[in-house]
Amino acid sequence: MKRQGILEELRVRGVRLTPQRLLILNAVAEGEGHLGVDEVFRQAKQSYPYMDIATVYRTLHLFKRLGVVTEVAIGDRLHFEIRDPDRRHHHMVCAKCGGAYDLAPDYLDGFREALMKEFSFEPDLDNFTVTGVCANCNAGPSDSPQG
Amino acid sequence: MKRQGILEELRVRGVRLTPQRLLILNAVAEGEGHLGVDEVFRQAKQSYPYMDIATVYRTLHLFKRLGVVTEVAIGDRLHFEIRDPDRRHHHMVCAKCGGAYDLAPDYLDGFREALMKEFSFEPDLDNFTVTGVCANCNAGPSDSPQG
DNA sequence: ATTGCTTTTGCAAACGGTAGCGACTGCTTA
DNA sequence: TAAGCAGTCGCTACCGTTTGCAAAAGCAAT
Repeated sequence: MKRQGILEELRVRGVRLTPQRLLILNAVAEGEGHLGVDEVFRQAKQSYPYMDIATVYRTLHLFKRLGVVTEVAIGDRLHFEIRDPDRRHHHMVCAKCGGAYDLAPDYLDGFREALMKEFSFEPDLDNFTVTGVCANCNAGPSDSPQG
Repeated sequence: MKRQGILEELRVRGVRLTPQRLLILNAVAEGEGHLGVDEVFRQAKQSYPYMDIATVYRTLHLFKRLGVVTEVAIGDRLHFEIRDPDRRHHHMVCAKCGGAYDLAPDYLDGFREALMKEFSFEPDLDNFTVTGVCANCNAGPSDSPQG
């Protein structure tokens, strides 16, 4: 399934699949998009105590560059999720409660087309996140009352 | 004109207009949206050598919170510009050449309305920036050839 | 297997940004 | 004018992230 496909693709692209990288990929996959850098680090370190935080950063950046993972900014924290081209989506993040919601890509189709048509500007919306206030917090603000 | 209006409003809101804050506001205004934190710092320090970088950060955050300045992410750098409610706009930033272009707010009106109508999610698009590849770089990539 | 070359790693130092703290400033009240 | 108080400042220590570098690992050719 998914995991194998990714590994296969990395191999084809000539990316070395070191034990460290596999552990990090695994951690991100298990975390299902909810893990930050430090959590990925701790997770991977459990299996391999020599794991270094710098390696985690380097590897996550590598994976992002390769299109294997996606970075989602939630508040001031970065979360990582496996990128599945068949399940592309954007994210809505509530600035009050910190909740994150997936958003179907077609909500931005019009925007993308307008930019391309009018400015020949090709937007990169893959890692797109829109912040705001979610329905719950708008109704009855729980985090910062009297907002 | 503009500058005076801002000062007046800050005064009314009970915000102290210290020399440091005035220098920082000035630097941002003079920079016309092209200055990063360090440049604002250096600029302000010329007039007042005791200026501290922490004060610059604190003040810029304060101004942002008060709606006086806007933060624009260009690459991994944050730029600051005076926020003029009558001239609201978003930004397009080219990932290749780093160029930044203003974008009329109505390009996102449809998006905003869809989110509010369908999810009761009230997006904060004030500091919105979309990255991508501009017309020039798409035609003849100057920065990273053979992209 | 051995050699030579490239990539990756772990460590440590450096960097950018933030937070704590004591000193100072500018109000308010007397 | 003095005392009290809140807000702000500069300094320093700190935390998360990045970079430099030498050692290790992987790969290709012999």
